[in-house]
Amino acid sequence: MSQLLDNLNPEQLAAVTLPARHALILAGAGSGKTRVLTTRIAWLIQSGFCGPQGILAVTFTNKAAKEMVTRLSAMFPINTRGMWIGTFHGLCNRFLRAHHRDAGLPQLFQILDSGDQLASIKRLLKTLNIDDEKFPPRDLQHFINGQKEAGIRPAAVEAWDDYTRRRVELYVEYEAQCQREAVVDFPELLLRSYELLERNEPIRRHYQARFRHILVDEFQDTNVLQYRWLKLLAGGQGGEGGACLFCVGDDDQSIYRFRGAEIGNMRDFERDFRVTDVIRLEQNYRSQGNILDAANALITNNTKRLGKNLWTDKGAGEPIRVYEAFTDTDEARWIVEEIQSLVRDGMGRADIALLYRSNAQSRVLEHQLFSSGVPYRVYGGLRFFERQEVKHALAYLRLIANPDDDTAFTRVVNFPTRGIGARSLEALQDAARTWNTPLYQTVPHLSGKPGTSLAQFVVLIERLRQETRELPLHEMVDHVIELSGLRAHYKTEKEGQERLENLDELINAAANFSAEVGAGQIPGEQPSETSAVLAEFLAHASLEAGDHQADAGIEAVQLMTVHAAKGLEFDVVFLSGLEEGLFPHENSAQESDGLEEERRLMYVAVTRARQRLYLSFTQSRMLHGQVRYNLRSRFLEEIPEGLTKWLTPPSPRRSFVSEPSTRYYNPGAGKAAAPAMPPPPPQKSRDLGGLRIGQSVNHARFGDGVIVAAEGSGNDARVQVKFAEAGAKWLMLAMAKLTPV
DNA sequence: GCCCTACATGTTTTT
DNA sequence: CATGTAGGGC
Repeated sequence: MSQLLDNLNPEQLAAVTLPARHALILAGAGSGKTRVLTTRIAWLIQSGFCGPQGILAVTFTNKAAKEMVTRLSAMFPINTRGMWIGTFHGLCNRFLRAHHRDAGLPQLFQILDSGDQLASIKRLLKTLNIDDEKFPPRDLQHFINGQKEAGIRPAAVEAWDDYTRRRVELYVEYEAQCQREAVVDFPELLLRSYELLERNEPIRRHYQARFRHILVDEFQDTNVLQYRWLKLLAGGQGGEGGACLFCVGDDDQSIYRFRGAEIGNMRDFERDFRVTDVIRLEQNYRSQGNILDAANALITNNTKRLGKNLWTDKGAGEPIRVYEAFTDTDEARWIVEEIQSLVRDGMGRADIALLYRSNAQSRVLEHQLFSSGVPYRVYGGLRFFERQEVKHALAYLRLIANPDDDTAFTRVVNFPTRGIGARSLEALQDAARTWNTPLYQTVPHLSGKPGTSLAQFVVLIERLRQETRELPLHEMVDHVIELSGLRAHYKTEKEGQERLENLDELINAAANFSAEVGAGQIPGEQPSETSAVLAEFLAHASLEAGDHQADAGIEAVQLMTVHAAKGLEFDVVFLSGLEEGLFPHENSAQESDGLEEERRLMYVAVTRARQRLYLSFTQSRMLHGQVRYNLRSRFLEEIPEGLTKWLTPPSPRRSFVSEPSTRYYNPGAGKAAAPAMPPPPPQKSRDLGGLRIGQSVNHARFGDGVIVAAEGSGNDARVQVKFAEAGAKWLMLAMAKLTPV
């Protein structure tokens, strides 16, 4: 026990050993948040305040949940299975499976991930003959999820205009379709759970009595519905006999407002539960002083804060290095050279992160890393269970588990192709509407001979179900991949090798999964029904889409967006593209509080670094096929001068373009519809020494070209010339001899 | 049923 | 620029 609390700082100790009251822990970046959470759970149990079954700990990502379980198991021997530790969605899934009847769901309901949901909505619009130009499926998905995440069913939507009323009708239709097909989307998992708890008093009372301590990670990321769910589970506001809510979060790291996170929940929580225990964890164990000072200085520019100041006893450390490049390519080249030099000095590549605001920026960086032969790894992109071949295999499995799943049906009815075209599918869909049956059940109704392709498809699925009934999960998956023709299909495909490997990997995943499920079994107990294991596996596949990329072992430089970097830390961090319009992103200017969210994002980025932080920006950047000239980011100006060291001569924050984000169109590269190129600012024409943009020039080495852009002034004046032979080059006017042609 | 081209469309992302 | 998608043509 004493060991458990060793080495905690006073604030951490206070948080861990708080009496049984509601509490809000404001945990700054790198302040030992996860440690406090897990130690609190261990402390509660070891002190006898509560049994493992009285704990509910909820996180946002599977990774965080797993981390918590791992750390707990390392602290003391405990059966973590008895505890409810998981993601909001994972826990709701568990809850709904346990009470599926009361929730109005079949036991083996399937879970739609966002892709499935979109496909389902598209299909709905098609069957209802609705113009998807007028109702873009993506918008509709966003609308429906937005309502659900606010806890609003169609009947309760406030619709003042025809368009919204129409969307509400579609919301109704969509719900009906999901119910018919026995599928549940992500927000539905939460809303159903919430509604069941709200309406069913015995169940509510049961869980309110069971959970004594509810611990919430990343509380600043909760949405409206998640907070209401927590309130309900905790037994209402400050209610006696309910659970204690222990919410850990950092308002300064709230960067997911765009997907429904409601920072207001933190204030609401304080008010609703009359929280008197607010503990700030401000000692940072990650970064050197200069880095923290920069982060603190930045974030004080935000107005809506609960207030917090990070500190460290590590000393100031190195200055923050700032670099100004001419172009994005130059920036990338410099970063790669710097990385190579760091690696030569013994820095591990995996300890170096390369961060950017948007994914589009990674390409230039990747290109440079690749051509320099520096191993790198990009986070983001498709994950394992989202790959098409894996989704196809899963769709067959879903049909076996639940033939009513029309999304799965349409996905594979003709994949691999078996001669079922749009024509026969339309007929089937019409018939399904007439008979009001799922597609699968509609097939026999069709007035075709039993030998039709559709009938054969049903025979295939029935056969698969029969033949795999007794098989262990991984053999079942193997069998399905084989008999569905998927394996044969990818064997003939030119680039099918990787897909085949992924299908094998799916079989492995199934084997691992059933081994884990089996491990949780009490010896002598009947093994679970294959169908139940299958349903669990499918839920697992939807809820946990897997790692972004598999080869984590390689010593490689880590590339990712700032969002993806949240929660991670690195010895060295390069933050690139610090330009107005890019970071802060131009789209954020329109949203209220958009700039503050961008600044929080910047705060997250800066606090990823342990020892060394590089900030870089460029004078010109190629974006969407156009060269753009941006001012350097205002966030750079918000870092006190004494903390930084400029690797390039500090320049005034001026560009010859007065307005940020002004676009100059590249003659030749631009489209005809592009607005006319703005005239160069008058004071520039002098500095160009008689040259102007659009002028044809000759260079001794590069030959003939056209001036397409210019920047800087006096001795710094540069022009970009697009040469017929040599391509586009930036040239210093003072150096290059350009003669007008 | 498949391939090709024209065209639009470009933040951030987990479950 | 570059990537994805919708729709036409074979």
